[in-house]
Amino acid sequence: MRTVTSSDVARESGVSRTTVSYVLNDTPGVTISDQTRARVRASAERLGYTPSAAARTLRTGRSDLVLYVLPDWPLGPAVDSLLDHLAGELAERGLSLLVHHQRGGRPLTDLLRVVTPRAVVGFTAFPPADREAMRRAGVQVLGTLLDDPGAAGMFTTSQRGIGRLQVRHLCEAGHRTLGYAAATDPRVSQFVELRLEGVRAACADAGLPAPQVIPVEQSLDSAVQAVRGWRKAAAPPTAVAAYNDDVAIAVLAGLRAQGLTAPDDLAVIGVDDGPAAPFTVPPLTTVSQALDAQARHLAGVVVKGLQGGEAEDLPAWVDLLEVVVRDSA
Amino acid sequence: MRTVTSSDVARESGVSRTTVSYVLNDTPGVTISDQTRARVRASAERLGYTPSAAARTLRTGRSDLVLYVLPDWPLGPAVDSLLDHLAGELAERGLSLLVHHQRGGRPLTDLLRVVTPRAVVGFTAFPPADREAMRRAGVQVLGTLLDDPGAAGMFTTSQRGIGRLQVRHLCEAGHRTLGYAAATDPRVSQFVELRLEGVRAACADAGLPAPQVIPVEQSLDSAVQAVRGWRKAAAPPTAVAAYNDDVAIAVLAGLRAQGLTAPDDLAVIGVDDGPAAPFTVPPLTTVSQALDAQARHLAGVVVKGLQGGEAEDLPAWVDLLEVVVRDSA
DNA sequence: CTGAAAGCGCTTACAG
DNA sequence: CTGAAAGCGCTTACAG
Repeated sequence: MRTVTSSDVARESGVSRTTVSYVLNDTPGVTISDQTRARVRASAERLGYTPSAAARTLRTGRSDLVLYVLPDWPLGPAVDSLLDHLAGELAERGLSLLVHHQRGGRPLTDLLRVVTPRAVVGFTAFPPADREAMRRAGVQVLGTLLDDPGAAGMFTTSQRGIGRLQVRHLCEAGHRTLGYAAATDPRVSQFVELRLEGVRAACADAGLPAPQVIPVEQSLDSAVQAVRGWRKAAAPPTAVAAYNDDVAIAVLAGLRAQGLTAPDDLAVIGVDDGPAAPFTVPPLTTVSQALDAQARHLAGVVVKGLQGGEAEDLPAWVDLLEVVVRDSA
Repeated sequence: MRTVTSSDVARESGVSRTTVSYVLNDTPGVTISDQTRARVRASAERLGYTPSAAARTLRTGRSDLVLYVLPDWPLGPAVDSLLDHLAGELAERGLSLLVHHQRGGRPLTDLLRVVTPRAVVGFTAFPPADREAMRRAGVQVLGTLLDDPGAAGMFTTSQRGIGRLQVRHLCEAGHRTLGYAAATDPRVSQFVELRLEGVRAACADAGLPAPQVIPVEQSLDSAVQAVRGWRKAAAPPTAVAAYNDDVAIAVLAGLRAQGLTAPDDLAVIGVDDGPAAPFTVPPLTTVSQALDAQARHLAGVVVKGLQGGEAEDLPAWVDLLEVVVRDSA
């Protein structure tokens, strides 16, 4: 089955391919009778004509595709809304968003053999080799959601800020000795490190001892062990900051299993404010990332970047982190 | 900054573009001295040459891109692993996977203006107009994860089967009057309907009265109302099947808030076996979808479809649903 | 064994 | 107001 091309439409409607192109693209500055326009549109419709993306991209030298590169670890529902928002914002500007789930460390250049995006937006920082390859292929490299001091003018949110905020809340509640419940999934280790750095820095700033870090797996056993670990420490922490809600929920279960309760025996604070947070026992205090607002901001940054804006023109980043206070801490 | 083309590489290495193409694509059946090959590769490397995806696609008439179209509602972490797996499987065959989050109901044809995929895989069924447009653009339409009786030979998992399985488990535990806790998010209504259909059908088959459906939002208030609703019904259900774990978790909280407990006052069964399920109070009985295995299967179907396999050749679908029994039902 | 040439389907100066 | 022609960068018969 041969694909329908603009020549077919031209023949059908008795005009040249030039005219077909003008009509279908609403090219400004050309005067074509309404009658002709209607005829062309009707033919295109009847034949089911879809212009070739490859030919258009090759000819114009630019595509209307923006690629969002996601890491290969689990991201949680918040990222979906970020994507939705970004896609909507880009669509208004005639751009389409496609997402690449980075997998197995295959270099990004493999992807460039398959698509020619106008720009690539990163959730995490790109390796220098990839960045250079994209630049050379004429692709704009647009940003990252991770702390990335090396990437000037890029979009960054503060993983460290999340850790700091957890400590601040715990301090304000009177805690002076803290523990940290780390996640064990190797795919998120980068984030664990960054958040933990924030926790350590905030402890140091506040004159508290360094947090006692215990990794906890998603099992009751592991959580019970972790709770025991903290309680039999030389200076047992009175509160624990968890990598995220999932880890916090496990710790909560570990406490209950030993007849202990939060926050009296051990306060617990999570990160994400996910769907289960209001319903844990006790309800979970957690850091909300306000990803909706972040998404709006990211969209702005991307759009501005696409218009050739420089680092200085980019809207300043507002940190939208917020502690949702419930009962666990 | 001009983009590097194969002409540049040819000039650098003193050969024709033909030879560059042969070398860089490892075209079989041509004999080129190792020395020449090395020279071409070195030039390409030095210049940072990335072949134009657009030109290659235009010329060969086929691309190595597979598009996975996801709906715009929240999908949960299981889908990530499905995507990862599919991407890996496709990569082994030289194909790249890109994901499109369907947004705001914009027609898929808009996407075809931007990319030329070899095939499009759907998570849900495509509207007939889109399907036809893709077919005409020469794109293979490859499947859907949703019950879709109209789509012969497509990949489908059984949303209805999930509902049936919940009922079977509840029946085996001795329950004879059931309730259903529906989700309210309009984006998942399609799934709610399908799962509920399965619940209804299974109830009818078992000679049980129709389930009493109450929508529950992700708030304690709504959950409390729902629990009251079931308890003051003419024939109060002794067990509730929930749309998913999130809804089940809310119902559990609604019970606790009234001093009731599962399963004695009301048994509760979820769907997903998400990270919080083992840690709820009481631990949640839920249906696991074994998405890893499903992903492997989907990958097989897609690959077979790409090779031109017909419906009959496709591997038979094995339902991998399974009840993870904990305490709540 | 290697190169000149055609052509994929489009857009866009340019000529009429 | 509309059309003929060039050319985007590649691959691949075909000729030498």
